[in-house]
Amino acid sequence: MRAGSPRLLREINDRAAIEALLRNGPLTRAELEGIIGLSKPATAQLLTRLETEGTVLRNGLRGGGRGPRAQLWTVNGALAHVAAVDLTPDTIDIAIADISGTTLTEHRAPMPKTDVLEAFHSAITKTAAQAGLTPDALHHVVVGSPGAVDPATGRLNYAPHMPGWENKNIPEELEALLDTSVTVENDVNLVALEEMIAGRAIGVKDFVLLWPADAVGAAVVVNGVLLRGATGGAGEIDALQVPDHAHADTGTERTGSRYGDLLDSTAIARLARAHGVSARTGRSAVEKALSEGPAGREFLVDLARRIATGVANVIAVVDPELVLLSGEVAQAGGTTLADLVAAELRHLVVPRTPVQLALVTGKPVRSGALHSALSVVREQVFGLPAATTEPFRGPQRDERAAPTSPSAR
Amino acid sequence: MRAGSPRLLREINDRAAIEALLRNGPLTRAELEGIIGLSKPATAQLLTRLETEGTVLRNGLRGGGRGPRAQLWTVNGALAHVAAVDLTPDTIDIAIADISGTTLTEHRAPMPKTDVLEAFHSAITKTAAQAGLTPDALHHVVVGSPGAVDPATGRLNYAPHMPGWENKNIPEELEALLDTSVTVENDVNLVALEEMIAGRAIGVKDFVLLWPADAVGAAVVVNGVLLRGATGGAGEIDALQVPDHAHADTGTERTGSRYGDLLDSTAIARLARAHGVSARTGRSAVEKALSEGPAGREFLVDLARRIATGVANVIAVVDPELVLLSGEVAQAGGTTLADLVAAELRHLVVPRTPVQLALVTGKPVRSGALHSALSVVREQVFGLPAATTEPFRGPQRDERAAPTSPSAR
DNA sequence: AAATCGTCTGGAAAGTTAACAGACAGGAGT
DNA sequence: ACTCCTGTCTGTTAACTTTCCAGACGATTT
Repeated sequence: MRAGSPRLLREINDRAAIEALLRNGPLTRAELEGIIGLSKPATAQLLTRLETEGTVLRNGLRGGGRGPRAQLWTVNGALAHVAAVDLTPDTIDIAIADISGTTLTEHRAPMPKTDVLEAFHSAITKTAAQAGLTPDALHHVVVGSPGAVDPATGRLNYAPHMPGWENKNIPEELEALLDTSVTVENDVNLVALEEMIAGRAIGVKDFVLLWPADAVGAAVVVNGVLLRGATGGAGEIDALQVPDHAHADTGTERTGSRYGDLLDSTAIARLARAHGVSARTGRSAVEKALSEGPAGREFLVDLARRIATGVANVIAVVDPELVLLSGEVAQAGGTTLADLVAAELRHLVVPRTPVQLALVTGKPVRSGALHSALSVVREQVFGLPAATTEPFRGPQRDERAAPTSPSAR
Repeated sequence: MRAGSPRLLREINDRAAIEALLRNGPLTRAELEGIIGLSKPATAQLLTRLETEGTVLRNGLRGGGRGPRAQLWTVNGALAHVAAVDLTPDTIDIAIADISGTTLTEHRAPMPKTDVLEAFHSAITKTAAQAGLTPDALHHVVVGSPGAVDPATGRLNYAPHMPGWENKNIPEELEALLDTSVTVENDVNLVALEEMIAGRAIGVKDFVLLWPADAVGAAVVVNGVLLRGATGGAGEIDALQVPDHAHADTGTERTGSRYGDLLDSTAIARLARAHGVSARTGRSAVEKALSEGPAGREFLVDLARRIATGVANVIAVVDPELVLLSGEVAQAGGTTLADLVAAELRHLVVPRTPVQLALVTGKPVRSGALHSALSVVREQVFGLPAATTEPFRGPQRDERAAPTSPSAR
């Protein structure tokens, strides 16, 4: 820790003001006073200074009450722009926002089987053009993708579904392509981020989000911060060796199978058939089972047993407050499946960790990427701490501090 | 984030000065200037103010160079005292230190089978008396113990070896007994803390310490902070369901055994016998195997296979930078065993996490408890952040900033 | 008339730069 | 070998800067 002169105070107070403006939308000076705790003259001076710097803008007036109309202030969004990309083997989905968090444009394109880089580049360029920008004018780009980038080598591991991306320093290639700074982040991690900001994990400091799919992934949040791991591989539980606890025999190696092999679509469909539920995909198997009856129920219990073995391992290691299930199979299973998993867990581990469904709606990967990019840029531009414990939650008019006693500290 | 007046600046600077004095032992004013970055008059004024408050003390003079002898300053140790307790089923080991970190007294007593609380109380009272204190004059006590306290209920879980402690709010009982604040911390966690401060994990932000023993425990450190878990159960991998990958058959349930059952002393001895190495305890089996030859080698490889399966699970979830092995079996196995575990891991997980032996010497649990207690008290008394990223490392004369240009910032 | 907005004035708290008096070590001069 | 000077370091004091706060004042709107 280092000491500081009055200059440090100014930096602290500027940051506090900018954070308050970002979080609570346009504010009058009096409201800002109430939030950051400065006096009237100090706040006024701060705002005029930030205005001449170009950091904040006047943004209309607020009338209604007694007295003159109050000036509203916002952060100058044009200071920096970010792009968020959801990259799947099928499509590429892009959004561009300014530093204030307002989305400017969106764009969606199919992913070709060849020349992924070229498609990526042209899609970004197109989207940027819609916002009146060139790609290099973007201050940061976050790409959500399956797999995980090893921060040391830049290689994308755990991503067999991304052909042609092996043995390359992916972030470096993308940075060279766009002439901007680029981060590649695991898609499940971004979903977890979004759940933390706007989903079921608001205010939860330690949780795990499980995504059973053709590549089982998990995101681990510890102390409100995403755990990425030394090689980016935290939560990559697809390769976990677990026994198959399902009662029905589907010919799996009982002494220990890859967790992912027990939960991919065909394995789930096979398990369903062993219970007399015929379906072609995991999702339809679960949907059918829910509508059927006792036989379907038996299948769901067995599926919950499989899911629970992996979750039990994770709980034994990190003991989270909450386990969230996401992905189409889990969503199809609904609270019924979540409750079954929770019940199975009680046989396997000591903590009675609640299991819930994720509250993902819309495009969680892309929104998560957007929030991640905003966090990076706000740190760069404003010096705001990147991993804010209280994440940005968008404008919250109702929650702002009452400006009753502006001088109270 | 909130803004602040000049008063905030003073708090920040005071904390910086106190932290520097705690970390770097007695300092002259000029040295302190160099560390915290204040000017000469401000530092001098700060010190005299802290002196009249009773926070710091004059501590001799430093001569030798040109000019007058410089005044040395230290934190006033008498401001607060802490106790650290290593509580095992056999013995109770106590140390008392003041807030500056200097140990005042030590005491060791056998643990009776009955009336554990009474024994605890009298041992603490005795030790405190040696330091001229009464138990309630201790500002905080940290007890290192097997098992983990659930912060919600106060119950000690995962500790079958502590008879009579079930279904009680242990910290509450101990606090009532001593009339002080008491924390009960998992012993392996404290060992990990000590490794982070003075062992092999210095500067390592993310690591896992595995303690194979009759109750296998692990400590998980994420971002330089011990992970305790929502119910205190993080790292309690004894109950992990893992397949037994050992080649020799010892009659274990191949479809999944408790990890702990594969690694307790008798299980290890049994595995050794299956390889023709006869020994009564796990430790002696490993020692014998190391001195023997090919047969011993085969046993060690099989043991490493068993250890690696659990470690692989942990790596898949948190992907640490480093895995440390500790405990008497691991210590007996030495780097040979650590290397074998690392080799086995490469078959099981993607990250090539290094596996090393812990560097524990002396009394790691008790020292860890002491550092933990100091951290708590320093937060209470000085407002220093509890989880300092850079932990206290004791006096470091050589590392102090050169006071060449005191005004440079 | 009452409340509220924005601005202005004077003052308090914290730190910085600069200068000064005194103390000590080491080398130059006798 | 002794004395004395010089350079460096310690600690203090004084004047100035930066930042914020409390209170007052006119203007504006209901």
